[in-house]
Amino acid sequence: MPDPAPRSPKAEQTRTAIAEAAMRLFRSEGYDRTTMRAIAREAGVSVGNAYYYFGSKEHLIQAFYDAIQADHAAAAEAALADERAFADRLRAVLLAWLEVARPHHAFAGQFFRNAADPSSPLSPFSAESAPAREASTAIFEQVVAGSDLKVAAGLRRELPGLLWLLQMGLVLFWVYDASPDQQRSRLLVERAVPVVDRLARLSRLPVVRGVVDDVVGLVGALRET
Amino acid sequence: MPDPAPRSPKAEQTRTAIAEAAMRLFRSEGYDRTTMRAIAREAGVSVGNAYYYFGSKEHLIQAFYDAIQADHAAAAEAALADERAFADRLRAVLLAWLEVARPHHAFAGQFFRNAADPSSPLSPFSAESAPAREASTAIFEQVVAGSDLKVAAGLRRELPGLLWLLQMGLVLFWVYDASPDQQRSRLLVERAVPVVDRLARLSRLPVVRGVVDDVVGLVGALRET
DNA sequence: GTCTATAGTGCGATAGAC
DNA sequence: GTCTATCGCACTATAGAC
Repeated sequence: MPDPAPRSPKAEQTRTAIAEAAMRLFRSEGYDRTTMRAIAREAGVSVGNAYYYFGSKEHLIQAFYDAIQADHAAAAEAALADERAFADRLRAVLLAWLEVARPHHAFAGQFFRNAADPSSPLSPFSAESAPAREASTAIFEQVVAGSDLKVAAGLRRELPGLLWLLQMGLVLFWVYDASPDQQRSRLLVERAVPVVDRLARLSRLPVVRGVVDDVVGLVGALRET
Repeated sequence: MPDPAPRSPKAEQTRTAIAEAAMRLFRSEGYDRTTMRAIAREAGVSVGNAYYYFGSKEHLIQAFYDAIQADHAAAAEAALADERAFADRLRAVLLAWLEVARPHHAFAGQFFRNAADPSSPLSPFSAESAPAREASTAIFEQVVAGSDLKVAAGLRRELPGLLWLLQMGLVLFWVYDASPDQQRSRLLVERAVPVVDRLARLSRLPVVRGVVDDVVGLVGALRET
């Protein structure tokens, strides 16, 4: 979260007023049905001023994004304090995300549409998202580091990144999850975590080593290219 | 590809004129920069008429989508005729998709953004996409059926669906692939296919059976819910 | 640098006449 | 089925106030 531009307190106040107004309206009306005019009105500023602080309606999503990220980091840390076993730690972190994100599920799809655009700064793979991506990966580094898990060295290095990818998969599933209260997403976590746990532990088995090396090599090759 | 509505020849003609005009303009100008007004003009109809046939600009993408699907099915069939080994068959089918999709990479991202919306009929998981999804899964059924691969029975049943999911992952990667001529996507195929091959063959090993059963159970549980 | 007010552009989508 | 006219929106432009 770089904040190199020292903004005046007044500017900061206006900025957050706009962001918070947007959040309120997004939550109550949904993204698409919230107009920039309404956001400006709700924040008590002019439309031009809203555009002065946020380059586009999309940019207002970033604030939301960051809030969820921060909430998840806090929730994950709290949850990790109680768990030692790798599977329990992973489950706790993933379920914490579902919990944090739950209130936003209704309009997450509308956000997601923007995030999916490869040219959008909101894309989880974009350069602008690098800080959020690293913060998230750091959580998974904690999941592994504080656990009893022993895996092959090559895999150990890639594991946090792979778990971040797993979480992206969960997010994708969750966005499409129309079940009441997103039960299916929780079911996915409950059943996928043991699989990951077993796979990770199997990684040291001689027969399995070949595949693991392939996967690690694959990830490495893609990183270099 | 159901076409149960018997449309009048004239209507059919207008409809395809609009769809083809859209394709031409999408290809030359990109999706976002092509306006409905321009499409209507190019097709020689009014804007209102274009909307009479296609509920939204998004709906015009479907034609594109279907064309790629059909091309891939044909290319895959041709490629499969030459290959026996599972890994070779899988590689051939995935590379065929990259080849078919290659000319469209530049604006695929703009399409993708719409496809990512869970409420969009273009979403690969939507009910409207079911025919395309099944057609695509059928290709992977062929990949497995015509090969030398032997896997556990439970996995065998789920394999085509899982391979379809793998291809969705490839599509995702490809959309974000900014390397020249999408080299990285081809690299991904070349290196991921052996992993899948080895994993599938390992599935019959006693130690690995537990994980495989977990995965199969997971997929089954999600399907039921 | 921060902000207002207003007018305007171009777009996706729609209404309603024919 | 097809049209013209129009709506509401994101976003821009401008001119100026503090």
